[in-house]
Amino acid sequence: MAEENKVPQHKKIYEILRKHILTGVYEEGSLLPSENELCAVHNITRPTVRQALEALVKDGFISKKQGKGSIVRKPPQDIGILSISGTASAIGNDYLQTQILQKPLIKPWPESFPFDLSQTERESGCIYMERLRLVDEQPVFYDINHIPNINLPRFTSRSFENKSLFETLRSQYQIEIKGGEQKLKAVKANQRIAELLNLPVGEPVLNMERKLVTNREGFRIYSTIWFNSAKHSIFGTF
Amino acid sequence: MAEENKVPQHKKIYEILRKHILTGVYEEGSLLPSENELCAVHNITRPTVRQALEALVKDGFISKKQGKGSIVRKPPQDIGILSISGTASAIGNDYLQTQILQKPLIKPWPESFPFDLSQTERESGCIYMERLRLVDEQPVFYDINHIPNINLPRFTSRSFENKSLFETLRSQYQIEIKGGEQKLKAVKANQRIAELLNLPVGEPVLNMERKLVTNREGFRIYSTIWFNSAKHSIFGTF
DNA sequence: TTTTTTAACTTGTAAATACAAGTTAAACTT
DNA sequence: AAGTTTAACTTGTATTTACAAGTTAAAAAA
Repeated sequence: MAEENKVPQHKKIYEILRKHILTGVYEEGSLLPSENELCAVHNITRPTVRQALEALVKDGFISKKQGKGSIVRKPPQDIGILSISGTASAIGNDYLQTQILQKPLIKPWPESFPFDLSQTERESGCIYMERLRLVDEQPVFYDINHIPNINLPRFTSRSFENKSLFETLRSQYQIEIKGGEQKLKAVKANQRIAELLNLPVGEPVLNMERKLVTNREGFRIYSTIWFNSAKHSIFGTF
Repeated sequence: MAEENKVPQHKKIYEILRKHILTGVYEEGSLLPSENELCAVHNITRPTVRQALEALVKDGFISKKQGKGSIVRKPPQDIGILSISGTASAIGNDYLQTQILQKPLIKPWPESFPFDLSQTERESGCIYMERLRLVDEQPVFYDINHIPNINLPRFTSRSFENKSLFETLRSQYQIEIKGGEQKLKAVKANQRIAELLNLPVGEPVLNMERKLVTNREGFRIYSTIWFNSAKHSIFGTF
């Protein structure tokens, strides 16, 4: 009778189906097993299955149609929560390179931080990192991240070269992005940004400030992004 | 016994609560009636109430907390699906002005339209309109809209000066935005855009291409937006 | 053979019920 | 008076059951 009953059933099913979609067990455009089949296979009831499927719809993994079934959608090519759509060549994760400009580093929060922090956040300090992302050897965007240093063992010694920051937080620390807010601007590249993104000074670049809310109470991630939109666009579905 | 039973119960409750939040019946930060109270008032069961509340959470009107209740959030200051956060003065709908540059006009779809259209869409032609939005008398963004001319009686004779396009579609035609995709770029303002947005030619502007999916099958809205981000930002929650 | 009808699927809506788990304030103890 | 416990809330999870509504393919009729 003793099962590891911390995780709700609908969450388990969600994770299983999500994994199967991402690993290609279910192909794009094909149908998921019907709700009743999923009930039988996992020995749960339909409302519970439906709860899992609703979450998959919300996260863009499937779409549903009455009388038809649950259709698998193309898993979004997310980089962080950001997607890139390219004009040069198809962008898969294979084509995306990451340069760590500043390895994860524990330090106090900046004096003039544009968001209000909780006391725990402020006391724990933050983990700081800078990365440059390249497509086809060409720099596309540069990001600065501030993450609260709360209960993240061995975080600073991890490598983020290939694995996404968010995928690491998800798989290693069970931290998921629940939502957030962002502010977008088009600005002229200054000296530093221009050098990093291999652009002339004064060229337009996309600037994005975002605050991401996670499933951990009071654990928020703050990012600043400069994006070279000469050859690529920021792509988003919602 | 004969009720107008086209609309599901959970949808009705959603609409009632949404309206009450938007009109200020429930203030920001306050608690909604508990799920059981809502059950009693509307004579429905808790799963149905919860379905309505989940939709409100998804759309950002409330957040829920176990043991506590449903907390009313600040209704997002949406302009279309876009929000603006200002640096000059607070932006309420009072401060936002709209100039119609091109009144809604029925015409064929452009030859080189960057999206694939369904046959019904192509045959019906599209409704075209251009608007300029101003905050504090200063132009902030310019948008071009393509809407399929399918079952929208009297649409071209409506005024969109004060009422939002999306609010009109929602209240007059029961068309709701279900999602969409968008592409963002930072580009240099050309002659026309510079004039419209009252900027020097070559200044960075935000360019956005979006395709919006609605609750009507095959009914999609296409918009192009140029945004002057000198004094304002595009703000988004997700 | 072609068309129509039917039956067997699918998801959508809704009820009634039960218990778990988090929150809060009142009641009780010390 | 101050701290602790309890009870009465709240939302979260889950089962069971039933029918409505959309889709599809097989069966029946023309």
